Amino acid sequence: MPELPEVETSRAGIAPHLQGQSISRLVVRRPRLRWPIPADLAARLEGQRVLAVHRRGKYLLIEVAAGAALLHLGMSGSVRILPRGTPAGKHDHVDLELESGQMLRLTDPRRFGALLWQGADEVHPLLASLGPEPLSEAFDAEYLVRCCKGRRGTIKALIMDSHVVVGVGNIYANEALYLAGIDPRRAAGRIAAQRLACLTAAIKSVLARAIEQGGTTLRDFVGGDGKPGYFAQQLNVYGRAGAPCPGCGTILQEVRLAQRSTVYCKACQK
DNA sequence: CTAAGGACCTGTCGGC
DNA sequence: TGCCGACAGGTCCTTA
Repeated sequence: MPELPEVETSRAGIAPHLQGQSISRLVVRRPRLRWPIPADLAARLEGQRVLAVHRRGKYLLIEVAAGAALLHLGMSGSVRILPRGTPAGKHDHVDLELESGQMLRLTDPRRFGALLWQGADEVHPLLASLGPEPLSEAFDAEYLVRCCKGRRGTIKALIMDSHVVVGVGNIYANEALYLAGIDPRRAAGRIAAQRLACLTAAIKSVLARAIEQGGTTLRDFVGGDGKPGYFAQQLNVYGRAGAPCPGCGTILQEVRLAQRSTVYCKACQK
């Protein structure tokens, strides 16, 4: 479910409910996610006050004085604020209970998500090698050009690589390449710098707009406050194979790149 | 080092 | 109606 806009929407939804609250209890119902939830996580969090809820890439960081709980939503994860004591369903893994009487509940049917611990003076290995935030100044045309230099793999795979830039998943990679007029199958190292500058701008613009709209509603996605996102209405290519290109009317093509569904307009994207 | 493919899970949908 | 395979928002790890 979640790409960067969905994770940011979740962060904004849950942060006001968590910030400043003391954690009264961590209930781990099903510890098996992508990696097991650390057995000592409850002891680290209970009694601590939440200082802030930050986001790095697609990770949420629930920060307390001693460190942070790292939360990744994987493909199917979601978080919700609920009254404490709400009956748990089959895929509800964890409840973070707060003194307010509310709790943060993590649900993740496919279990590709993760809940880990990072001490205050360390950077978790999973975060250590991440690329820049796409909406930051560090991610600019010059940087992307440098990343593409000599790369023979496809441009789509490159922008989806979290070591290059974080937060660009399959939906927004398709959309950004459409906006920039670049064929997703092109070798990254064979695209002119000026066109990569367009792509940089397209990535920023599509992500920023999606965040404004509260993310993209796909199947069961809801943000932290339970409101669905509205970006789906603005998708140009993702999920539209066989339909006409919004720009020129040519039928949109679908191919598989790196095992991911890839939709593009053969007339508009070169 | 790069690039490609498999792996991890469950739910849903379309086709027969 | 029922079963079976294909596919889904991610990304780490292994292999070549």
